[in-house]
Amino acid sequence: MRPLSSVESPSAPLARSFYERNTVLVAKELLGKLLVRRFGSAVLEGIIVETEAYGGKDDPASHAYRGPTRRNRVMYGPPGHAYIYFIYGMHNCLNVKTKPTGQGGAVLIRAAQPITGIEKMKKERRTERINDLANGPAKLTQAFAVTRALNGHDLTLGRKLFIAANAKPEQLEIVSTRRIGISVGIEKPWRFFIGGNPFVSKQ
DNA sequence: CTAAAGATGTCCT
DNA sequence: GGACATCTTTAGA
Repeated sequence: MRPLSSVESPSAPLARSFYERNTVLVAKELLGKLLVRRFGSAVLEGIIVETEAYGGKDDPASHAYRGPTRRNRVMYGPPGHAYIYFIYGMHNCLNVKTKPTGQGGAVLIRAAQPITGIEKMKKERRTERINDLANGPAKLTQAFAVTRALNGHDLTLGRKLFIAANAKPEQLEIVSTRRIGISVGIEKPWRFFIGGNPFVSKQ
């Protein structure tokens, strides 16, 4: 019998050991998990419904492909940290670092189903359409107020940004396809989403 | 130093 | 289905 003090609360952050594994496996297992963002007095939560795995020197589509640089250094740092990059002159994208320190790997969080703080997300996104709040990597960071200021943030601390197990897990139908928006490494089926979920970017 | 592409979203036709 | 916004990073001269 475990003592009460060790029982995890519903919103306890996933441990570092969850992230320190095969990147494709982590990408699949992140589906159905709860993304939590706290800032000021606001709490924003959403269920992760779409991810993509990006490897290291084995994956030409990955920012980590050519080894560590200033931009991608988080992809070679410790697992369980947020890798947030700026793209197309205006968008931020949120990844979670996988694999042990020194090995490249991260999972791009592409879409989430809004659960908590929906009104706040509507303001951040400047739209009333719930299906349009976080059904894409840059929409998601905008809805959750995630910017490069959080690059390198430790996701295991349960503070400004973290991921938790779903309090009501369901049996999921996981669909895999080619990754979106890349020009190399397109043959790898490393995009994963929850089949039939209306908050996925593209079926 | 210069140039070109980029893990995208939005608006237009 | 296509143009375009907008700027950082990286590769190459």
